[in-house]
Order: sequence, then structure tokens, then C-alpha cells
Amino acid sequence: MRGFMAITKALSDPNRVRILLALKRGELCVCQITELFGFAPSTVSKHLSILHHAGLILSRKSERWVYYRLPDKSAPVAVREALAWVHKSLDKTDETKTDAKKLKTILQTDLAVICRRQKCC
Amino acid sequence: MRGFMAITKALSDPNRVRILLALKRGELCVCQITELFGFAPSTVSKHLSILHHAGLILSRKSERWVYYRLPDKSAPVAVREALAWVHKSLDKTDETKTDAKKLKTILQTDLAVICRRQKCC
DNA sequence: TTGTCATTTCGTCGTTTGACGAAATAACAT
DNA sequence: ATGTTATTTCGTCAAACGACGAAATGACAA
Repeated sequence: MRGFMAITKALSDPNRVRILLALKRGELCVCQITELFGFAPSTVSKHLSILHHAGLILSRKSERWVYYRLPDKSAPVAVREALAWVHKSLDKTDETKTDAKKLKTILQTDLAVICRRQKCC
Repeated sequence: MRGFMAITKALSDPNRVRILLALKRGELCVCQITELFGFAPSTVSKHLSILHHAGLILSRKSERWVYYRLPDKSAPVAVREALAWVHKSLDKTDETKTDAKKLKTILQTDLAVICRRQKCC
């Protein structure tokens, strides 16, 4: 029950769900997600930590960046089914497509440039 | 997305999840659920309205009581899958069994007696 | 070692949530 | 009609949440 509620609470915020949908394409680093949403890095980091704590995402550190990704088949059943449910329900919605489009341009830009962009303004 | 978030928000409270698990056995009226949880009737009513709004339960009025039940196969896919996920993940947990045991004794008691019990104390 | 940079942690603030009791509602019994 | 009763709605309050900026952390470069 404890673990299950961690998952449902993680899924109860739309921005966290958007993160899971964005990760469908492959792993992303924090600043890429920050760029996608337009939130403060600290806000995005908090969302990621909640998703990670629920087991819905995994992390990997490489060079200067921390990358997050969806777990593979070895994840607990409840996690796998939750993710399947999320993607099946929302993959084809307009919001998901809008995010995917913006994400595409972000992925074409150099990581270092994106990260530096968050500081100013 | 709107409807999906209504479901995840509904599932993000453990007591609402407990209601869904209890309804697996069949429909229950508000005062039976109130008796099961020990909450104020108004609290239970609010939980039920959130679940109902998300499409996770259906209601029926008969005589003096309002009965809630799980939806059948005609429910939207997202709802059916959410319920399947909840039950598959939690049906065999200790909390669910404890609730089921208490529910069994409640079902053996006359409805009118249970309802009246909530007033006093 | 010192500085830089990506990320996380911490404290704050306004909003939402979940509990309650009191009052409103709606259906039934007298 | 009137009163009873099951449920819902409303207002309140404390706790949790989601946003932010500032400061801490940790890795790499100079």
C-alpha cells in the first residue's frame, strides 16, 4: 500500500505526468525538462525526486548532467502497469503532442546552451 | 488529460483507494462505508463524490439509501484499467484483508441499525 | 586549490486538500 | 402536512502541496 500510494501521489500532478510522457522518447537531463516546462530548476528537481522515489523513473549521472529515464522490464509490476496505463491513456492527446514538438527542438540544441539559458532573465 | 487527472487525483488518497477495494465485493451504501472507516458521514460523502466525478464509481438511490458500486465493462478504458490496476496491486495486502473482515460483519448487520449508530457518541 | 556549473536542498508563501460539525436537501413514514 | 432520516453542501481549520529564490552540494576544469 505504501509503495502504491507513492505512485498514485506522484501521478496526481499533471506536470509530473507530462515528464513521464516526455521520457517515452528516451532519457532527458534536468535542464532539458526545465526548458520544456519553463519552471524553475528547483521545481523540476522536486518533481523528479518524487517520481524517482515512487520508482517511476531512474537516474544516471554523466559528466556535468543528471539524466532521468523510464525504468525497463525489471521494474515492479505496479510501476510497469502504471506507466503503461499513463502512456496508453495520454500518448495521443494534444498536450502530449505539443510537448513532443517542443521537445524535438530542445533535443536539437546543444545541452550546454540550454543549461546556460536558465540562468538569465 | 482532464479526465485522466481526475482519476489520478481520486486515487491519490488512501481512503478513497480503500473504498474502491471495499466495493469489489459489491455495492455499499454511504453509512456502511462510514461505519467501515469511522469517519464523519460528510467526509465519506466528499470522498465518494470525488470518486464518482472521476467515473470510478456509480451510484443508485433506493428507498432511504444511496448505494455506490464499481462500474461495469461499459466504463471508459482509462477507468477500467485504473480499477484493474488498483485491484491487482492491492487485493492481497493486509490492509485490504482487514477492511474486508470488518466489512463482513457490517454486512451482517441491519442497515437501519448501522445508520442510526453514526448519530450518537 | 579555486572557480564554474548542474543539480539539489531549504525556507517561504499562497493554494489545495482532507477532516469536522452545522445546516440544507430529499425521500419516506406517520 | 409533519417529522424523521440518510445524504449532501457549506464554512472552517490545520496540514500538505507546488511554486519560487537563495544557499548548499558535488563534479569537473583550470
